Amino acid sequence: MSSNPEGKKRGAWSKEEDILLKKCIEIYGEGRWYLVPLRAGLNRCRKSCRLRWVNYLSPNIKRGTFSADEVDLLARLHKLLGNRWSLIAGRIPGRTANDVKNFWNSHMAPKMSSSLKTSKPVEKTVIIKPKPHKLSNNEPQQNPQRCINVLDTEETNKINGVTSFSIQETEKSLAQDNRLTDPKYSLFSMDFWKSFGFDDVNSYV
DNA sequence: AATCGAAACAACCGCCACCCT
DNA sequence: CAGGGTGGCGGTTGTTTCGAT
Repeated sequence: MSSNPEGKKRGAWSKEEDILLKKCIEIYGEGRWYLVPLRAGLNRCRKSCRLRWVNYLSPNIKRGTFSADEVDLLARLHKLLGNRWSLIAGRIPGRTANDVKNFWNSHMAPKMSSSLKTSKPVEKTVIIKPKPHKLSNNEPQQNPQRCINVLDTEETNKINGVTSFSIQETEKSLAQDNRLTDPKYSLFSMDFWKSFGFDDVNSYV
């Protein structure tokens, strides 16, 4: 076990530390990470606390191996978004950016590189590179949902075929977009992708 | 049973964007 | 407008687990 120059503990988390952190989040909620070590009585830095919660303790996290559907979705999203792990994770329920990144690097990247060596050259694909937005809010800490990445204007326009879109309009359109809530438009369904104009979904894999 | 290498997972680091003063 | 503080991201490294020999 080691500590950093500020004397903060590093390395693997103990069960006791997990319990303290969990209780702290239950009481105060997510956010204000700089206060969490103090509130929880943990000798950890804010980043370590946040990471532990986001990647391991959060109740929304799905553990275990990726299903075939998830792998399929990951492949498509990576094709579209590149190494934007947080964006990709935001569209695979229950998976974190770290999960997705680790899975990609240990399972899929090796396959991709080996297939590149054996297969004929493929045409260059255009990767949409959105910049993550933190939606402006006076109390972002109290409403973590609002901190979820959304597609930025440029990306949204590409997908929707719209020429001009403000952030507010983007936010509004997402709220009204039934593709994000209608069961018909499951992330795993062809309808979902076709609704964004990706007619030949399989070609993106 | 012991050893070693590969795979999988967890955690850290550095950077950047945003917000507030 | 500038600067400091904070949150979040992607890349990388460290550690643990697993399987083969």
